[in-house]
Amino acid sequence: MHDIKWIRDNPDAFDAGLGRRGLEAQAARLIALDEVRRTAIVAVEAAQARRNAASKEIGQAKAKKDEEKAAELMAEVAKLKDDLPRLVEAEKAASEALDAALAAIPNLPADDVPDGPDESANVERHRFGAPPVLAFRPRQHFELGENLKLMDFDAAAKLSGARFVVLKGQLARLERAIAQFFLNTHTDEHGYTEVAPPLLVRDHAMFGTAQLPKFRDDQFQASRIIDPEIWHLGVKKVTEEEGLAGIGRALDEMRAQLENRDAFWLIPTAEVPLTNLVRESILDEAELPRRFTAGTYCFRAEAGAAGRDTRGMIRQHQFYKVELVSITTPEESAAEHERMLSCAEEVLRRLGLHYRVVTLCTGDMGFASQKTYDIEVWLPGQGMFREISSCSNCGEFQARRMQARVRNKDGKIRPVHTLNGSGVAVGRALVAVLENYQNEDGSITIPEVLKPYMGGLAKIERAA
RNA sequence: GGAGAGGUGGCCGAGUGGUUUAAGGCGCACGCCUGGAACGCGUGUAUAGGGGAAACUCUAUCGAGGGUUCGAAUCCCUCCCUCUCCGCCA
Repeated sequence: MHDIKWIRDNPDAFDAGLGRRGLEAQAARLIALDEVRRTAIVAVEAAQARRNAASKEIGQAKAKKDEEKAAELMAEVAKLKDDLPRLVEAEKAASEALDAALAAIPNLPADDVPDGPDESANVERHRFGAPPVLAFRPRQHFELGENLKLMDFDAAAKLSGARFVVLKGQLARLERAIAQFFLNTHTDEHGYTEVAPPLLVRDHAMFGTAQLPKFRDDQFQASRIIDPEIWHLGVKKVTEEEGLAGIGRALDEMRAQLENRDAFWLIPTAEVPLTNLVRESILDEAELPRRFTAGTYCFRAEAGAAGRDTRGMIRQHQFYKVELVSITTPEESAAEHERMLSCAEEVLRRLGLHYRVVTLCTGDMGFASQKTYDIEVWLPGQGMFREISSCSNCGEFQARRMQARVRNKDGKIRPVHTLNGSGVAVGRALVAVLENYQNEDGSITIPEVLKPYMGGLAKIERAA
């Protein structure tokens, strides 16, 4: 969410930033909406101020037993009250129009983000390691997993349809081992506080991190079934009001109850609960940075992505991910971003995986981000690099949506900066381990760092 | 799910329609006092938005949203949350 005051003062810079994302200029339109809003506020507040003053005078007149003056003032206020609802309505509509417009505009790219239309313009920053030397044709992870009889897409389809998987035996354990290894490293060595958050969240949390309103279609929703009591209440209302006029309102109320009380969203990433931990709060500067990590399942509908990566575990409706979130001051966020990237890289280094880091160009960045690094891991079976982590600095963009602020020593209050990154995606890390540590006979060598988590197991072999 | 009690500033807590411009206390900041401290005294101490060059000022916010009223922390309605007991459940 952008600061309309900043846009008012820097319309050209704002439009230039949108232009780098390939979007049209918006400043003039937003400023016009803001003018309408402020004019409406002035009208409402003038009426309210007069009403308050007159009401106070009425109280004083009554105390002095001056009934004549009181009646006079009451007549004046009564006239004001005719106008007030209309003025309030206009102000509300104007504010909502501005907020809705602002909520749909993405963050501006940082100055040092490369310009470009899509992922082809991303810039490689550095690489680690080298592809494993395999003296045979490397297989893809699903060939390996299915051959081991420990990865079952058909069974998952019977339960849940496409884009789910059932892992069994040592492969199920391997996923757990990878997650444990990541979480232990980030908590014990990188200073992150482990959090076990809710996986179901309300609208406002999804709005805070900017999955809503724009990416509604990518999310799964969890609702209770329609409560018969609500229908009963609705019917009762209509009956009591004895007319069709009641039906519309009753339906509205029922819909409001269903949407507000029963709708949860399944988190698409732990970024949502972790970042929202600081929502609606004013933190002391000395408390920052705050660093959170969580291992959670993530749920994505990804309606628009049908057809890509239909085979295997790369793109699933449900996957496990270890997430990193940092809350910092504006001054520290750029350095924190580098630190977060290196924390995510570290776990891949220890797994001995070959990867590269790319800086996303303006056209490939997410909605809330002002700068993003992707880590892409080498998959021998696919013969290409695939995203396994994405580390973003969101600046104050999410903080404004959540009202998350920091108070410095002088008492000045500003939005915090929020950062999030995968540290890293566990499902894809499992894929990477399978493809990089495969042997010609289809078995999988367990990387050294994971052995303690696998009960000392050295190799996963086909189940008997 | 049932029954009951609650939700007021950073914290505690008073407040049943108009001198409440949210009392009082604690905490915190600054000043006075002191050799230095404690005590004591004094002053200040929310957030968001609007207007203004500024000083300053106005509006909103007492869990949320509606309603009644000239005027609501206070009365009415709906919802959310917390606590206690019971039931159910992992």
